[in-house]
Amino acid sequence: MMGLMDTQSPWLDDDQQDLWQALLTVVIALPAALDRQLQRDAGISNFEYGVLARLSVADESTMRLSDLARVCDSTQPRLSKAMDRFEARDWVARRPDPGDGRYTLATLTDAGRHKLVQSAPEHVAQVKRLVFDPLSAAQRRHLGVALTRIAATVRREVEGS
Amino acid sequence: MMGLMDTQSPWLDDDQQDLWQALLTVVIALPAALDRQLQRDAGISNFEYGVLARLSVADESTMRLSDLARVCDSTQPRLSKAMDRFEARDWVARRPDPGDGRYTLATLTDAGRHKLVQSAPEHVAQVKRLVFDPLSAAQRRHLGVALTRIAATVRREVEGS
DNA sequence: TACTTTCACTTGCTGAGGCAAGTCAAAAGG
DNA sequence: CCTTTTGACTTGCCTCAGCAAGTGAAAGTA
Repeated sequence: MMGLMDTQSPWLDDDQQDLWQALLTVVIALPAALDRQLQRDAGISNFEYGVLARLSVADESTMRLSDLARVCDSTQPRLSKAMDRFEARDWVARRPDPGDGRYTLATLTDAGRHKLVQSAPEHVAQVKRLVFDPLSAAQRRHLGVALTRIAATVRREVEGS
Repeated sequence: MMGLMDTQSPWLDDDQQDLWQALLTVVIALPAALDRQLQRDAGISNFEYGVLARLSVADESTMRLSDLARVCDSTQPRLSKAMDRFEARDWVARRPDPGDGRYTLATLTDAGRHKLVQSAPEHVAQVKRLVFDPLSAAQRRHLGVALTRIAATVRREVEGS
């Protein structure tokens, strides 16, 4: 199996295999590790933390649900149900967009911001331990470049198909 | 917020934020994109594909469940239930390890190997499109190095804690 | 104005995964 | 030997996510 033809052969060559295995481990085990830490220390998932964090940096702590879903790489039902959970705990308030009744605006409440701030330190520390600490500055740069390209490709796949 | 202290500050600096956002998109949206393709074309998940693929390259197409779980970054219950599904479709056979009755051996059947071979081309093409095509050879190398380090750290976290 | 289309969001149903508890086999200790 | 401990695997309960179908608001069209 000489990996001469690159995008045509239906298999990966050895170098590609190694990269692919490492990427699989990262996409499977890293979210699991983050979920365990956040669930244990804060009772929320990594996904839920990301939603709260993204809302917290939005103008007025408010976003349309559809925009929030896109930047959080979420489907609409998934976000809708997360919002149900958030509203039940008074971390987020939903209301129709006054300018266009089809949209719904989500706003982070003070309690929601408090929850985020309280959960952040241990979570950020975990991210640093697992992702940043093992890498040199140059490796972080390279990783950022490569992941940004892959992320853009995946996003294009999700949207335009 | 000058990001001078690295592992101590409870926040990420701007460069770290960019890398972290790209990594989040990859770990969330990439598995989702792979799952969609495999579910649509083969009726299995990315995780299930990985299990079958790993078994297929094992000696005698056979592994202990605990070893298989480790290399697939799976918990034991998760793998156990995947095996229930595989056995129901006759893709895998389980039997007690003759040498030590505590272990269970899983063997890929001919039907299971057939399923894998049949699913591989489109899946591998998807992986190449989303992960390899957007990168130059040098970028792939750098990505492999960084991901391998992160993967090792995450694995250590899972096992030894 | 009425009808259709489009779009944002929600709901119902089903399947998968996590955790904690249970089962069973082998080893360890008395 | 018998008991206790360890370790591998499975089971039950619950939550969460995906999909497809449903609702309701705005825009386009006759």
